[in-house]
Amino acid sequence: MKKYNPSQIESKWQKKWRKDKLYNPDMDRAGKPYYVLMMFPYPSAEGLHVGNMYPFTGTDIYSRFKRMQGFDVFEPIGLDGFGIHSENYALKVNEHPFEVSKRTEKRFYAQLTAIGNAFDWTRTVETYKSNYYKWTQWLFLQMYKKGLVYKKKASVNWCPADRTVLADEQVISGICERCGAAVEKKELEQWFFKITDYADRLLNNLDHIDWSEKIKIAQRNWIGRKEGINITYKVEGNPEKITVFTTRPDTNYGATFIVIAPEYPQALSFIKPENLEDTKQYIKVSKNKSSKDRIAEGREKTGVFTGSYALNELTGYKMSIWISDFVLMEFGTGAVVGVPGHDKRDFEFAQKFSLEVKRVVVGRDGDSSKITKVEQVQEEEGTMVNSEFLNGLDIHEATVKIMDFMEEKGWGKRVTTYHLRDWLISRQRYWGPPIPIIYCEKCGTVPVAEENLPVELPYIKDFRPKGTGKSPLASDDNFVNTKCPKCSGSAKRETDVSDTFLDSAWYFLRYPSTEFDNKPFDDSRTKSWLPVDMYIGGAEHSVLHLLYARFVTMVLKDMGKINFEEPFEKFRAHGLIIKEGAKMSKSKGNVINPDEYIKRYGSDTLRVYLMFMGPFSEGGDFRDASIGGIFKFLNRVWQMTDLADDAEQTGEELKIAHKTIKKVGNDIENLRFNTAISSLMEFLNFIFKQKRASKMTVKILLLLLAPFAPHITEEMWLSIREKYSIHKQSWPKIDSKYLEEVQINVVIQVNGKVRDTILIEKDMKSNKEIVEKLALESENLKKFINKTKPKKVIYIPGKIINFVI
RNA sequence: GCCGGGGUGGCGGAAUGGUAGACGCGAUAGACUCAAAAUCUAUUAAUCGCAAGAUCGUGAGGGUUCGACUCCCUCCCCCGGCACCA
Repeated sequence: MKKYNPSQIESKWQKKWRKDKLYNPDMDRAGKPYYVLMMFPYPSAEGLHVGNMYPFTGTDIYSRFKRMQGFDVFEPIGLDGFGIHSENYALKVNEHPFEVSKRTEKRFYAQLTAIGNAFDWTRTVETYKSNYYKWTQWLFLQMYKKGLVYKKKASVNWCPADRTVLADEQVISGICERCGAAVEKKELEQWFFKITDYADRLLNNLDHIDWSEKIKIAQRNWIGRKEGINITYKVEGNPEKITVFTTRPDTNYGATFIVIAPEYPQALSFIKPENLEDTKQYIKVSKNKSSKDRIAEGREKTGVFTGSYALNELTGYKMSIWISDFVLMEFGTGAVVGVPGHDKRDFEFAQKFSLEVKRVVVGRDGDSSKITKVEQVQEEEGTMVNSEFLNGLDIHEATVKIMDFMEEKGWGKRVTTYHLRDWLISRQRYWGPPIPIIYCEKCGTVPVAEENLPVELPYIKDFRPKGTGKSPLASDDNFVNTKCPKCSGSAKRETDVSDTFLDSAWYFLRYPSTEFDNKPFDDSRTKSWLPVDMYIGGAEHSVLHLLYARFVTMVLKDMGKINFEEPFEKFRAHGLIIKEGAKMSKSKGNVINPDEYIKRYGSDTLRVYLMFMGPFSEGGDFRDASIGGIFKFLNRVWQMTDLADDAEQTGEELKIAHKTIKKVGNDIENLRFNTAISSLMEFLNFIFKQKRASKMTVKILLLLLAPFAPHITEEMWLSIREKYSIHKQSWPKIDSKYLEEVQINVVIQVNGKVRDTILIEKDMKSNKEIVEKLALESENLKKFINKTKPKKVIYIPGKIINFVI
């Protein structure tokens, strides 16, 4: 027997598989299409690290398993190489993104080949190629046609380091998601997608899709649907009224003040002349504050009094009107009603400015005293007091009752608000699809005609972001100056490019149709292959990519272009591989390159090692200390075929083989690769203990291992003179008659403590008397129950007999 | 502060109401070898014991149960996400 030399066999098989198109399903005639997808990588470094390889391996095991189950599996791959991440990398290495993308493409694809995944290499998608982004622009035009695109001057998140605007989803605690710089506010004309029109559908559909629960929760929180009421208050001596949004109108008998956002449009009309200087100054300062400044101030309240009062018609109370930056213009109505007794934030504000605090709710603790400390502020639950007709009601009942009452009186109107905002898609950068819009002096804003797509991204030498609020494309006259599609007069192009998340919001639709140049996706292909059957990716995309992709899919459904509205039937989040407790990143210097390990042990060993580290959904800390154990395991697999003989399978062999078939199949289906591997190890240990095995047993083990270690199993499959390829074989069938034990081990307990075990015949399983009698013969049991008669004997058939004394 | 996931041998982890520590790493002893590596065999939570076996044990405390790593309550700690969202 030759030595196991992975580097020799692995590249040999990779070449052969690709040449034979082993993993390329027949796109038009597949009988059981099954689409497995892992989020495509973005090249923001020279190559992949093992943290990137990890989820691809798990995805591949799943897809190979599905293929063996008889599905026509489609497992495509591509690169999300357009956008700010790749451009920032180009800036870092000081090279033009066109050049960088060529190099990284080659390198990434070479690595993705070396890991041995069953990709269909004839259908790659690169978002930065014009045959792809042409259709990204087409998608923008469809949105435009549907009335879901608008341009608006808005106060937007501006990243001073990346010199571009960011979507709300890309700002994390006031920090740019990409570079970590503090995000500022800037007034700019920007393009938006009306994702808020789909808020309810995006929320409600979550109940019916099979996704990791934590992702669904994150999306629900991000959409942030809230039922409440808009209450309109009259302002003393002023025709203007103030409308506030609240989810807790039940506490309105305790309302003592109103606070409006500094950006509130009618703010000035409430300001009395004697308060003018202070308020103007406050508004100016707070408008310039970045979100980071606001966060740095913590919960310390600031604010100014306008001098005006609003009337609480329930109580006749004159509520002072204040301006404070804790109230956000973007949420609700930009004004809140202050109920300091039952909202911590309102209480802090009232304390700071000595405003009256009224108790209208008594909580479970029964405290009905005056509220003077923040700990007494009852927010969650309780019974109404000091609230006339609401007194004695539970707060939830009171909420309904007062909403009815206010609507009847014409003081308020029920509304639903969302945390979700419209998707800002303009970027003042170079490396992205130009937004296909033309500005004509006569005709105004005109979309580029579909037949004129793509709007090619020109090669601009100085692609650096300018920080002027304009894209580098604005400096290219050849690009900017064009003709109006309507009147043919001279016109100018939009120079912003679209957000990189638009590129990835529809790529899964492109894979089955890559050869069509005249359409983004083919109808019959889409019908048979989509939606994606199994999607795997990182939880960090819970509210970015995954929400946008769902939105785009819904829009295309509504336009009749596709017949489904959820793109991913099943989604599972994978865990992260960390190194020394931190996420792998170049700046931390803890990046592990898979190439070295592949060279030394082979990709089969690395694959099995990564999957054996822990549960796929959890990830783990990469320590190469135990990788040698996996290499040893595969070496034993290599030697195993020498132990094969032509004898029939023994009863013992059949038992463990079928038990393992069941276990491994279940585990792969649930992405529990670590326990699948350990049962394969047990199976192999059994064969080595026997020092022989029937060829059939060896075959089963190879088949079960094939999804995990595709190269070595292919090699061994041939060495036992089976037909190429193991990856075209069916998953072994379970015969449940081998799973039934003839003899069963029953544990004997006394008061729940194990004292002995007995072996009983299968047929005695359900006969309590016999089992009890057999158990009582145990010497060790006798020691513990002495001569006392047990109070009770509990028998769980085939498992445990417990004597209670 | 809120939401989510965790806390089990020296280490990665297994067991989701029924023999805690599967499987792997590491460690110790032995075999082979001039020697080392590789490989093989045995042992390996802790304590007591020659052994049979006993006691104890899954972050802490309490509860439910014949029986709890697993379910319930209170609390501590770690990781991730969100956060002045009315």
